[in-house]
Amino acid sequence: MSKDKSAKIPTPQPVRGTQDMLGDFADRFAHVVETFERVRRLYGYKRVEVPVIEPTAVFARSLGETTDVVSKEMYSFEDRGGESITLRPEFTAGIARAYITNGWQQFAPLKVATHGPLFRYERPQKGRYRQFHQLDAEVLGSDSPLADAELLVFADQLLKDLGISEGVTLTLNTLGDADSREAWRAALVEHFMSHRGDLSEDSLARLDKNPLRILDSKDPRDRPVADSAPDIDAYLTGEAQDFFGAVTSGLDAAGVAWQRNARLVRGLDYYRHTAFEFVTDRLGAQGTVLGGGRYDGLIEALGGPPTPAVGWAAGIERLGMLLESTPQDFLEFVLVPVGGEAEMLCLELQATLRRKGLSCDMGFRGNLKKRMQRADASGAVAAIIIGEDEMREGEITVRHLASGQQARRNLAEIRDARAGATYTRKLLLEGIDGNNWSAE
RNA sequence: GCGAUCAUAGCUCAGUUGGUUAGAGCGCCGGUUUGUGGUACCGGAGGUCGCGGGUUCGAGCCCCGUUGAUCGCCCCA
Repeated sequence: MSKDKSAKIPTPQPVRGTQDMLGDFADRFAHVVETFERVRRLYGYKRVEVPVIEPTAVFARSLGETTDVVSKEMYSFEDRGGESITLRPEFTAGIARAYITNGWQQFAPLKVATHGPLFRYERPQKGRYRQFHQLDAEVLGSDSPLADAELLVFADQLLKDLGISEGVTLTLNTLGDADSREAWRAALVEHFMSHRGDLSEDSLARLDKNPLRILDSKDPRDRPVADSAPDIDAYLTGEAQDFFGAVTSGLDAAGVAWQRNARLVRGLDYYRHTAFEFVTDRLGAQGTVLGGGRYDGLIEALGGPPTPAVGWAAGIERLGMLLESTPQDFLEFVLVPVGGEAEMLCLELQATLRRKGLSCDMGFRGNLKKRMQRADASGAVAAIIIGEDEMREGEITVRHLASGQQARRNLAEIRDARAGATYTRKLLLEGIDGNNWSAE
């Protein structure tokens, strides 16, 4: 409020690609997380917490040193001891590291779930921030296709309970076991090499680095070559086919709809067998709302024992954008004191109601009119008005804001410690809110 | 890392070919109503037009630089 503008202190800018949330966006975010936490308990997935920072090697090894993902797109820095630290760009590698270093093999098969912030050093664009947030579920130490199936049923129920399964499709593919995958990869490279003259410059570069990625190139010049490339099916071993069949049978048994997408790939070598994405047509280019797969090679790549594992992750912000309506926090009651003495009484009553389990609030300042305005704007069910008249008679005035009806109540009855939340609510609202309380 | 677009009040935005004192809606504060919200009317506060330089008699508008944002490319674990 200083008038001396020359002395103005410059406000630091937020870090690029980070965001602050309040109101609608924050409510959506919280609703997604709460729903996830509820569903994850239904499936017996234990809550796990892992660090936000890890030695860079955790992610560098899991992602493969060759990719420029590691060199260019991780949020890495040196700490004061000179060690290279990375802000986690995903959950899976950190959980895999924790599995090894804590000896969680003893709990295998281990079903865990977590959520929190992740970081990638990328140029921000629509739906892609440097700090973003994901839900994550993993099953470690199980080579059963039933684990894949259960994980997918979990994901399916999450999306349904969030009310965003409309227009969302589960697309599924298998990358086979290590042998299948190698044979297919060799066939793909051969196919692309023989058509290299028709490929875009980008895809020619991919041919060396990551040939599988050519399959979902956006460049129209690549489409004919990519579309005519061989599917993995011809290269699947019998075991790989059986595994995939067991996953899809499990989905059918649980009543989860799915679609085969033979073009769905994972670039990294440790992925095996199942790869999946829940995709929507409602978000433009970024159509994936939840994705994952089986990564039987990862824990070994981190120096652990050969351990099969499967998991998925989903962007919280993206799920929040898809929510039909905004679930809002609202207060049941707003206390409105008239005069300084009433303020203390309201403070006491407010604490009493809250201890009973009724949500309520009270403004810090303003006259009656102002406080009523705020009460109305807050979306509260009713205002509780206490002034000199009420105090003299040991009563309070309850005004139902939607109907405008109000009534006097006996303060002692409301305060009575024997009355719980439900009964107290009835005492306050009966007769003025239009509900038939006697039916309770 | 590359490209395009943009930056005016707390928010969303107008601002003519460069020309007086930069506007609107919403929000905020106050009043009409000293114990009653939503509607209405009246009034008020709030801006170095992102920042720095240049051209000009004169710049919110034109030029250069810079910072930031948005959208796309690369990448997508």
